[in-house]
Formats: sequence, C-alpha cells, structure tokens
Amino acid sequence: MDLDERKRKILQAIIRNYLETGEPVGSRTISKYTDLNLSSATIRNEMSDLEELGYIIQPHTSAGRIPSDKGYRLYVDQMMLEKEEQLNQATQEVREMQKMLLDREDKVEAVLKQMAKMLAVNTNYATMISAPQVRGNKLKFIQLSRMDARQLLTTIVVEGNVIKNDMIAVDQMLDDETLLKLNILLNTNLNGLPIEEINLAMIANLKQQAGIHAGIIADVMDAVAAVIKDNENVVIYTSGANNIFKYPELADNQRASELITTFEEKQLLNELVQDTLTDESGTGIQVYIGNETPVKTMKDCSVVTATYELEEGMKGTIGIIGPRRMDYDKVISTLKTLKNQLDTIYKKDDGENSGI
Amino acid sequence: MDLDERKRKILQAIIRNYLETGEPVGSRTISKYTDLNLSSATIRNEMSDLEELGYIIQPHTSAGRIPSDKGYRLYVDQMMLEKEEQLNQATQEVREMQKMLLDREDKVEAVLKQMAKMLAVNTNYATMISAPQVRGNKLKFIQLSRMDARQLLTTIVVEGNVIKNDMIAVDQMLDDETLLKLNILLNTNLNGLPIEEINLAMIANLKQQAGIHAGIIADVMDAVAAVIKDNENVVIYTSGANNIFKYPELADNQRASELITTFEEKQLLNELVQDTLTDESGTGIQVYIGNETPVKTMKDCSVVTATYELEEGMKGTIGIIGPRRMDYDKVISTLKTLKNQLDTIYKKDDGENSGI
DNA sequence: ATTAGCACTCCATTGCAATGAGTGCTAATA
DNA sequence: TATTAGCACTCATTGCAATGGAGTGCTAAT
Repeated sequence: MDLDERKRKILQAIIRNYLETGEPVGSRTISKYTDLNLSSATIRNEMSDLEELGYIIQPHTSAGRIPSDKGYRLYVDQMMLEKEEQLNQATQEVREMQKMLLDREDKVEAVLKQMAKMLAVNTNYATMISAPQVRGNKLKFIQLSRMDARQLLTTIVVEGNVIKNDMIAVDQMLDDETLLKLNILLNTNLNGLPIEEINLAMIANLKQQAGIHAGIIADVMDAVAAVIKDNENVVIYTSGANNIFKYPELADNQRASELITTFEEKQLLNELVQDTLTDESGTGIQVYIGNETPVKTMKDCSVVTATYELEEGMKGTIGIIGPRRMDYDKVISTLKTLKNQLDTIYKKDDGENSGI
Repeated sequence: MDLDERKRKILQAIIRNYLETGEPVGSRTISKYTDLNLSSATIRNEMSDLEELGYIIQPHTSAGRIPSDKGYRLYVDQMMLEKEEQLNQATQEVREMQKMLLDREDKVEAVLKQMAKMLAVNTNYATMISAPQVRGNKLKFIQLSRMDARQLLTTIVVEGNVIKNDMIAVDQMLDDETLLKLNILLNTNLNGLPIEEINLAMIANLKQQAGIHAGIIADVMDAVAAVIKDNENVVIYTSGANNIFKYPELADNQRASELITTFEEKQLLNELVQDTLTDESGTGIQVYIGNETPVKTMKDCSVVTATYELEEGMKGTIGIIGPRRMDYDKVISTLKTLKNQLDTIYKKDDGENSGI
C-alpha cells in the first residue's frame, strides 16, 4: 500500500480543514469538501489506510482524524517545493514591514524589536528574533581614556562593530603620555587579532612592556574576555507570547506555563537559534513540527525559522512559534520574503547601521 | 457601628484563611479557627456587619466571604505598622540573596536579573526589577576615535557612568591633529553640562568653530540626544511570569493573556516604576491592592514594590506581582530587607560596579 | 449580648438519557 | 474489482433533574 495521488489529495484536504477548524475532521466533510466526488464510505477506507501509514491519527474511536507530525511534514515539504517555483511576490504584511525597514534609520536593534512585534500582530503567532551574532571575532580597536583621577574607560571594538565599554579602577592618576603609550602598546599588539588567539604568553609580554602598569593590562584583558562571554549569550527579542492563548491546544495551564517560561527565559530559545544557524538547508527556511524542535517545551508547537544575514558573518534568526496547525503557507512565504528584504537591504549600506 | 477589636480580629482571621485557601470562608470556620470562643452565629452577625462596612464581600448568597480591596488595605496597613517595630532580621530568602550579591562582582545588570529570578522562585510570584534610572544628566566625557577611513567612533559618558557608543560616517579620513582638536572642542565646551542645557545657540557655536567639520558635530549632537532618549525608556527585567498560573483566579485565558502581555511589553510596567519613584511614602515600600495599581491590566493582582537607591540619584524599583491574596507578610519583609541590602552594599564601593 | 436551631438559598456534583458525529463492516452495485 | 449504501456501534457532549453540602439570616431561647 503506497501513497497514491488520491490519498495524497485526501490527506491534504484533511490537513487544510484541520488547520482552519482545529477539530478532528470526518469522512463526510472530506467527501463534500473535495472535488474528488467520492462517497464518505470510500473516504473512510482511504482514511483508514492513511492512518495505518501513520499520516493521520484518531484521537479516540468515533472521532474524526487529525494530522500526525509525519502528515504535517509531508504537507510542508510538498508546499516548500511548490513555493520554490512561485514568484516570490511580497504579501501585504511584508510590504508593510518593508516600508518600516526603509523608513527607519534607527539602530538595528530597534528595527528587530519592531519587526518581531509586527510579525506577531500580523500572524497571530508568537515570534522571536535573535540579534545578529558575530562569528569572526577580530579585535578592531582598543582605547583607554581617563575619566577621572581613579578611573579609566576602556572601549573595545570587535569586527562587526560590536562595542563594549568598561571602567577600570586605578591607584593613581595617569598622565597623558603614559596613557598614549599604553594605547599604542595595546593597539599595535592586538589589533586585527582574533580574540581566541590571545594567549598567556602574549599577555605576559604585554604586561612586561607595560612595566608598573601591568595591572591595567590585566584589567583590559579581562574586559576583552568579557566581550567573548557577552557574545555567547545572544540577545533575543520576543513578542506576541500572548498569542498562544488563541489556540486552545496550547492554552491549558500546564502547556501555557511552560511556553511562557520559554519565552521569558530567552536562554532556552538560544538552542533553537544555534540549531538554525548551523544546519542550513539552503533556502534559509526551516520548519520544525512538533517533536522535531530542539526545545522540548515546544513539543506541541510548530516553529518556522528564517536565517538572515546582514553583513558577512552577521547572522540572526527569525522564528515564528504557533500550534501544530499553523498556517504554514502564509508563515513560510512571509518569512521568505522578509528574509530576502533583510538580506539585501542591509547589505547595501554596508555597516553604517550596524552598531549594536 | 464601628470597627471594634473583635471585628478587627475576625476580619484578620478571614483574610488569613482566604490567603491560604483561596476559597470563600464561612462563619463556622472562623468560629473554630480563632481563639475568640464565639459561636458561628455570632460570627455570622459580625460578618454581616463587616460586609456592610465594606471590608468583605459575598460572591453569592450562601457562599462564605472574601476580603474586598478595602479589607486587604486595612490588613496591609496594620501589618506595615507592626513590621515597623519588628527587628528587621533577614529571612532565609534574603540571606540567600545577600550571599549572591556579595559573591558576584558582575555588572549591576546581571545581578538585578539574577535577583529577579531568585525572588520569583522563592516567592512564587512574578517579579520585575528596573535598572537604576539616572536623574542627573550631566555630560562627563565625549570622545571621537578613528575606526577606519570612513568611520568615527563616538563615546559618550554621562554622570552615573552610563556609556553610549555610536558610529559616525565621514566623507574623508581625518588626520590625528584634526581629531584632537575636535575632541578638545567638544570636551571643553560640553563637559559638566546637563544635557538639557545644550541649546541651539551652543550647537551653532560649536559648528562654527569646527569649520568644515560641522557635519561631524551635528552627528555627535544627535548621538547625545539619543542618550537622553535612551535613558527615558528604562530597562526592566521580569521573571516568573509563569507563576500566575499557580493562582486559579489569574489563570483563565483572558486574564493570563493580558498579564503576559504586560510582562512582555515591559513598557507598561514603566508606569508602575514611575509611580513608585515619585510617590515616596518614606519606607520605600508600596503596596497596590487590586484596582489601586496604575497598570489597568493588573487590576486583579496586588503589587508590592520597593524603591532602592545605589548611588545618589540612581534609583530603581523592585516589584512583586501576585494575586490579591498574596502573602503580604512574607513579601513585604523580604522586599524590605532586600532593599536595605541594596541601599547599603552598593553605596560602599561607590560607582565601581555601575557601568551599565 | 450570645447562641441554638431551623428554614432557606445556591452552587457543585452526580447520574442519566438524548444527541450527533463519526467509524467499521457487510452486502449490494456498476 | 472498486465503489457505495446501509446499518450497528462507539464515544464525547449536552442538557436536565436530583442530591448534598456549605453557608446564611432570622427567631426564639438563654
């Protein structure tokens, strides 16, 4: 028994209907719904087969059928193929966002936040968006400035224009000349260097050259180390978590509580981001159905993600989280177009807007 | 008819019992619960009076009574007075936090985040905490550094050690001397100046002195303006939003959805923060019961807040959000001790850790 | 002033029957 | 041989009445 054209059509009809209603769908509905002109009895037989094949599930005897993860998966894969050929014309939602992106010259951060919100409102699903994560970690610039008698301000800039500041306490006031020397020492030795390559020997060397100011070097190196650490936990914005209450299958206390925690402790979402960034399927769009997602608390959800890239190596993830019966069609095409917008728009004015 | 000692005791007993069970409490329960040795009939009469006075409410005939906002208010006010006299000894929870505070020399930001989490776990309520808001806005330091041929890095430091960076695009490479001149120009004119006092005339003057580099001055001033704007929307961390699901009276879809949105769009919580910061009652602890809170979506909650102060003028708010029947006693004393810890601990190492 | 006692109210629970959507199977049909 | 009509059966849902219990308010007795 294999999945012939007719079975496929029936499966699709079941899924379509279930996406709309959220209720198990019965044979009679399909019999009328489709243009196959088959009686409900025939449909029943086919459904029985589809269930045996694992594409649909019967919640209990005498109920209709609902799609299984496997069923959804087939449906989505099929759709992705069709989409590929379609002209990728911007939907209404995307056009709105496009407008927003172009209007603003705000910081990337603000745009992303706004975008998450907009997506959430437009799709009625929860959304998340990770700020672009820098991979190349070359030091670009280090500077010490005197704030007052007892404090130095460190400014560290890493490739990708990630900037970090830190205050360093000093025992005694440094004169301008010493400060200049230290700045030159740091920059000539460290600029252009990937942070990973800074080793103990190098630090020892710097300290020696700094003489009595070795302590300051140590503090600066701590600050540099903090940059790496800081980069690891990516900033993630979420929006529309409340949307889960619109879908009864997610809205019971147990599940809702778990999901809300997941959105609040954005830490958990990080796994998702990492997963999308590594495992690239080519299109940049990924669909996780039910248990497929790397985040266990989302086992009753489906997640659609898009990976965007601003400048070389600055990658981030947009994710839409909804019930299994989400409107994959709309979500996928929205994300696809949005991703394209981000990929292209920001690449043009190279860097200009990318201070985080 | 006034509120005599006995009525007061009965009211207290009703509230205590309701705090525990969350169910309307009847006369028989009180009769047995208290050491007043009164029959249920007597209690009934008293309860009837209390209801007439507005301290308790009967959800429907033949149900027990639950406290009204007015009832809670009396209870809380009374407790606050008693607390005042009590030796303010650290509870178990606070001791844990104290330890945490001392162990870490992380950034304030990280400590606050952690603290919110810890409070949420320990109290089983939702928590929020606002990062210290700076009031004095004096410019302390401005610096332009050359990143590369086409980009300048602006570093702006405001009193309270709030640091902000920005990239400025330039048409052509600036030589060291010009850069130095610009830096001196900016610092001599602006340092020590409250941001609000920078006016158009001053800017015009600066631009004139900068000559062909007037454009850069404009960009820097934009960055300074952004600092103010940035300061306005305070950073607020939340934790334990999921705790609302532990209280049936908050966990129905409608209410939960609203509350979750409130926590996610931290913007709304800002009103609360502003309210606490202005209206100081002296103790630094404030209790909003039900409709008393400035945030409408929290009308079915009670909110207890504490205002802490790090350095002079750096004030923030800690808030605990739970059901009306929250354990006011525990919450208030926890917050009180915590506030004291923050007020004192951080004042010692003046500034050292306050880079945001 | 307090309390015992009683009638009354109202909610929540339970059991039961009716309903209806849906299935699986069988026998008839094209 | 594939399709369909028909029928018996299952099971969740709904409505309804009965029941019990928690609690009140009132009155009369202490």
